[in-house]
Amino acid sequence: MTVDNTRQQKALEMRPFEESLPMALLRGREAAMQRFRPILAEHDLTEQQWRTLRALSSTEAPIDVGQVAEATFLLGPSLSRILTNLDDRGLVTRSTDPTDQRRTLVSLTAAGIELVLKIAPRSEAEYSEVERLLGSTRLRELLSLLDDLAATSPKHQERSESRPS
Amino acid sequence: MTVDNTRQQKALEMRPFEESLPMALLRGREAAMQRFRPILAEHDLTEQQWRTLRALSSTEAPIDVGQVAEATFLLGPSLSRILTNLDDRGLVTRSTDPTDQRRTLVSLTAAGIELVLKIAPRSEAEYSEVERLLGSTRLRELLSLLDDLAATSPKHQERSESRPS
DNA sequence: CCGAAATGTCTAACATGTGAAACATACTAG
DNA sequence: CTAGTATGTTTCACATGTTAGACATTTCGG
Repeated sequence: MTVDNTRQQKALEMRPFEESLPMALLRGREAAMQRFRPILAEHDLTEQQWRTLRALSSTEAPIDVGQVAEATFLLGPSLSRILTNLDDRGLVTRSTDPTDQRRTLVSLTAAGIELVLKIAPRSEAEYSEVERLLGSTRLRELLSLLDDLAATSPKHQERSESRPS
Repeated sequence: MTVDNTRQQKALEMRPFEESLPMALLRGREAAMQRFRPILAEHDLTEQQWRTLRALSSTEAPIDVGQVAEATFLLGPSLSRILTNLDDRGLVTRSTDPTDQRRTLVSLTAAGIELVLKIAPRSEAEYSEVERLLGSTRLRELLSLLDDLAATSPKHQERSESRPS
């Protein structure tokens, strides 16, 4: 055995768990979402279903599943199930793209549009409340820093690897 | 029909979907987690399983399931399954609290401690890389703003409602 | 003491997260 | 034109998120 009980203290020397960036992001998002979830629950919508409706409402023409996935940060399998669910509820419709039959085009139905229009104002009101509590300057700073953080992602750099040794 | 096609444009007047705070938080967290997930995957650990091990490594004495839930932001049912999984893999042990038999005490096994010690340095290295890319000042600002955001949570105010009118 | 209410944990059921693989359609080299 | 490869979506399998309810233990009121 290379591990004895005294070694456990070593783990304690890590960055304090509660203060780590991932946990802070989790706490922050939890605080924000607490405000929105009750509104969505009244309409039997999960957060992900709402993101999907919201993304579709931001576009005029139907968009394909891949574009929805990119906009909502949902993965294919999740999105596939969500769209089936929303389709069954009559909130979206799916059709094959005539110019590329691999693609499925998605758009809101009239009922879907109506639902978004009903929820949107209340969602905006909660957003304003966060802005009031945090201060609009600090909210802008936060959004800016989150963008900077997102830009540190390895994935974000796929456009600039032309510098070998 | 109270909804016609022109009404869809109304939805467009909402705060741009991609710039909303919840989406920004999601993007930021995604950027951070992309760095850590590969390390965990090498040891067949999910993010949540790692949070659990990490929380247990931060304490000397065994803690009960409720304390683990609070530290990791996991809900009871998820945590129950995660602990069963980690127990089966010999990374944690569970025992009934002798002073209150409703509680289950959890602690790392020697193998669990060893695993945390193996992963921790690489995790810290990724953390340092984020700090380097973002700048330590901006990282501190971000953590501070996230704390402020968490403090705007309705749940956070259960201690300060003594100021009527 | 004893039975009701509170507390801590787990199970059940359904939705989502995730990686791998199936499937269909489209593109491309020969 | 055809085989091979690339691309878009779905299905599969397993882990987690979430709400509701089951279950055991403890605490409290009488």
